[in-house]
Amino acid sequence: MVTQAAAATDMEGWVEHAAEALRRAGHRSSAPRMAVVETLGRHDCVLTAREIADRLRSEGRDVGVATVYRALELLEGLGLLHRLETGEGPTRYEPAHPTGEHHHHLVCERCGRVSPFEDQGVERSLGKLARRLDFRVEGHDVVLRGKCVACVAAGAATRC
Amino acid sequence: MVTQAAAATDMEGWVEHAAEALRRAGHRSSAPRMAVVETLGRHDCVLTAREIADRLRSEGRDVGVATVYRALELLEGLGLLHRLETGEGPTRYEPAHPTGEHHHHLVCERCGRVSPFEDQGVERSLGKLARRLDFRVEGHDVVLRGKCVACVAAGAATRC
DNA sequence: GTTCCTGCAAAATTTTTGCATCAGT
DNA sequence: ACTGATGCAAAAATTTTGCAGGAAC
Repeated sequence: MVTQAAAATDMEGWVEHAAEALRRAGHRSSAPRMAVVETLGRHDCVLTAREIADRLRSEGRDVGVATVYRALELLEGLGLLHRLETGEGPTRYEPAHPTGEHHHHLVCERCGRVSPFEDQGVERSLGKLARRLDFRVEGHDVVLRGKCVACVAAGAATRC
Repeated sequence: MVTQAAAATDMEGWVEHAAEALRRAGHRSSAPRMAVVETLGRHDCVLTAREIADRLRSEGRDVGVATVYRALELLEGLGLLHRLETGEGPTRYEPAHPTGEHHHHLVCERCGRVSPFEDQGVERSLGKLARRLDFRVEGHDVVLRGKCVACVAAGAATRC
């Protein structure tokens, strides 16, 4: 079954989970760091480092770009974030839920929009595959490239 | 020379295929451009733009970095290349075979090594999924992240 | 009071672009 | 010849790093 992005996976919960994981790993819950965590938690979709910094600035909570990058690096190292490279633009990040629940992405090659999808069939196939490989699989990313409906409709004439 | 059938699957064949596709699309087979194509064709595995430029320089065939990037962009646009972003380091490229045959990648998060794999089960699942999505799927990438056997062994010894 | 973290700015990387010149068709 | 492609070098875009000062524990 194809579900439209498990939107309601409690993001509030993820923020708390992240704070707890940071604490347990001996890291401080500083204001700038938590600002990054909260920004990620408020948007279940992918965000770039710049987007996070910009959103924080527009909220009046200025956080240096370097701090954003350092926070992202730390969070990813703790398995709290998933990193997504679309081949267009900078790296994007999104919360990784402790349940292991996750989604993958559709990337429109025309307008660059990224949208999530889930599919149990693909997950099952990847699970079976992982057991057969001579490699310790710890995660996977699936990116479907193509054109979103809006861009298909727009055709090659206009931009999305 | 290889036969037509074999040409579709080998790298020699891919170089010819690429040259033909360029010509048919109205592009010139200039020496620098073909040098990039040949370098990609000689290495079935992924290469970065810098690696291509470096290999060419060490062969005495100097090609400017800009030309390498422009060639890669053109080839990717013609569907002759697959682009791979591992999350570590620059974008990598590899030949896309006209048969549609393709593989995916295992990326070791410890040593950064990238190795290919194929799996029909995953391909089938993705095919079925593509038919159900409200999106025109034109391609897909699957990346399995984890640790290669060498790094698992090293990690066991040194507490990775 | 330590020690880790932040912000700034500079540097390192990767990729793109402008433009005069050159080469493929 | 015509037109696209190249090379250089400068710029843009993204990410990393050094270091002095500041905040969390």
